Amino acid sequence: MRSEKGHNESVTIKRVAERAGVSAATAARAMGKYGSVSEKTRQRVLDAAHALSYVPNAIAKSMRVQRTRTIGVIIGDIQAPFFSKLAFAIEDFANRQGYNVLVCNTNEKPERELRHLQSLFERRVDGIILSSTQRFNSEMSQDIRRLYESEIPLVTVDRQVNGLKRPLVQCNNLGGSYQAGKYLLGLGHRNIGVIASNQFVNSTREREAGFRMALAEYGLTLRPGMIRYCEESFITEAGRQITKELLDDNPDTTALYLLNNPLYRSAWLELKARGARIPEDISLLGWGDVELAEAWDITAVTQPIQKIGLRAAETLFDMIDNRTRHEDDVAVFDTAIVYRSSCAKPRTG
Amino acid sequence: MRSEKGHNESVTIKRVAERAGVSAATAARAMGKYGSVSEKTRQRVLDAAHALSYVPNAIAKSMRVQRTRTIGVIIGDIQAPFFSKLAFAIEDFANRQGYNVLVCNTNEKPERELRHLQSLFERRVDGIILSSTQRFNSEMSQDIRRLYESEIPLVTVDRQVNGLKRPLVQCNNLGGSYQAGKYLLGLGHRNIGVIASNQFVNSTREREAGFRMALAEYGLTLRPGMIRYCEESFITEAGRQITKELLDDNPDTTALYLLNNPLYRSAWLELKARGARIPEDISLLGWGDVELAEAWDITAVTQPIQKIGLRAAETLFDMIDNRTRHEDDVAVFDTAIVYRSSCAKPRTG
DNA sequence: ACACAAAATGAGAACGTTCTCATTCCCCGC
DNA sequence: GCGGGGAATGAGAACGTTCTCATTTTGTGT
Repeated sequence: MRSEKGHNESVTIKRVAERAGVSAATAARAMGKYGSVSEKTRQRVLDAAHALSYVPNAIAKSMRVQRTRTIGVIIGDIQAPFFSKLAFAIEDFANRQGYNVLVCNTNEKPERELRHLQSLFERRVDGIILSSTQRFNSEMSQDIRRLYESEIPLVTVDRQVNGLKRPLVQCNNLGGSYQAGKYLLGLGHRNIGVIASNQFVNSTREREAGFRMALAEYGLTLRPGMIRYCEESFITEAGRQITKELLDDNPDTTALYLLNNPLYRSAWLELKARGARIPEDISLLGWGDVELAEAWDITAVTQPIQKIGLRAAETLFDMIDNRTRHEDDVAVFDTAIVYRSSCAKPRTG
Repeated sequence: MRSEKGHNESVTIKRVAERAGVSAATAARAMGKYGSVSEKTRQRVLDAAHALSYVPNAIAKSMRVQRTRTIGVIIGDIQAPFFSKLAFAIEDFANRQGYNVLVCNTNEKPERELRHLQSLFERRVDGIILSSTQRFNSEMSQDIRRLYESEIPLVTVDRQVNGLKRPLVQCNNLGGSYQAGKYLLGLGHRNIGVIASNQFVNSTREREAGFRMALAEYGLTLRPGMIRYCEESFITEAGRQITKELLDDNPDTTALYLLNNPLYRSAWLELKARGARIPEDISLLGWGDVELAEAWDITAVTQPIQKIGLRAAETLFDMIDNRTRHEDDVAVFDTAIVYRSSCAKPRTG
């Protein structure tokens, strides 16, 4: 009773049809969900397909129906917890819709983003979710602008692309940072050092602005020298060096506010190295509730990543399925502060 | 000097050819890297393509050349540090070869693995890297066996699929675990509790076996009750409960050995909750050098994930490019112990 | 000026589907 | 028995490439 092997060398719908004694058209109808076929022939076709181990060719199908059931996700680095959670949420949703996901890491390099974008266009993906690496103020190249503004459904996430009329899903960087600032100020801190990596992306800019708003409410401004940017963001040592410089130059600093989550390790190591106790000697507050923050019991601003990913996917699929545009949609999700033990009143009342 | 818009509604190579005043065949030659065209016409074609914003259709190309320049990666959960690092390494390598990667999360569910596999086959990916969820002893379904054993290049990674003649890349679970066991035994521990999640995958089995080997060398065996399995692996609480039970039932336990990295948090929380000091009251050693291990200064067995991913990708592309089989290739990478402060001699000499 | 090889080009098939349109089949009512 | 109508089926085009094969053009040596 063994099914004949029918060497898998390309078993097409035509072969299935042949075996079932019908035309290719009928075979297609039997397996697809359109047109009408008699129950008898449907069964014959299905049997033939099974006997031949028929695997429909999605490429040919895409060719014909002009639809790939594939989306692309362009992110900085899948290893970063933020992006891996985001990608997971998106992939999960897409799967439910019968879609597959091409994951593209840019490593924060604009030229890689361009290459990936180009590639996704060539592959005719049905939609793209993009966390752009474009710098907030630099002129976009003609090439990339052309791709961004093409007809293909595209949702930007986490980082806004200046002047681009496409939906955006992000968290409330401004408000969240304002809230964080108020919290530290409310505890009595007046000399708060700020450290940022990834200086040029919009989200970082917004967080800085939010913090300045909080300061302004207390009649303060962010003294130059009290905010430092670390370009080589992913290298722990660079961030640590920046932290060291800030603290050395400003010995009166009573709190440290980290604008990006790769900085936890940098700051922690430097503080430990100089024997600073947290929060007795210095308070520490970071952006992003990653594992390290929990492990070290650091108070952190947390973002609802799952929701962000879900919303981005929902929006994208609405654009795909219903040909909607959502041109100026901006979905902003609130952040929250996870209070832990790393923040207290400053040493000198 | 603006280029005419040429509404993007499907600008094909035929349109480009038309504009350049040549046939489609010539246009294809001009842009491809085969055949010969005069420099003059090549330039005309390239100009036309640029003016029309021509984006080659990779679907049509795949259809014709029977090759998609896409690979699929099937993993448990991209959110897990191990898998996200693995996926990154693979994607990076694939990119260099001009390939894109479809990332598929199974959430450790065999039925999802099957669905994804089916989907990848339909999409005619050129190859698959698979971290299987198949249980080591369960009978594989006919469906999945058929897919596993199809002609398409497939490399298994991290977890062996029993009886499958396909290349495997993994780390030395047996040796690494043996080494870890010897280390704890060498320190003087004789009552070592072992906790595992993911009981049914091969890698866990091997680690357990390695540890038993080490015990055997000291003339000991693993007392039942001193090893506990946690099925609901990804829930911190479940792992913690298991830990609690083990310690409650065996108060003489002087060291805890964690076979899978999701368990760090579980064990840590439980130990802290019962006021146990590490390593004074109890030593702790875990598998997988994840961030948490570093943050908590826990001694850990570390695996060269990048290398594993790279090797898997290299093998796969060799199979793709050179039609090699590598049927019984097994690449085993050595693990190492990262010594930290969590292990010491047992309380009672 | 002629022959001949090499270079350049074009026509058209093929890849595996889906789906329109036309045709055939079947059943039913009168 | 016949007409009509809906269900079932088949033929064939189209999707956008690449690449083979045949043909035309170009160039070169005598």
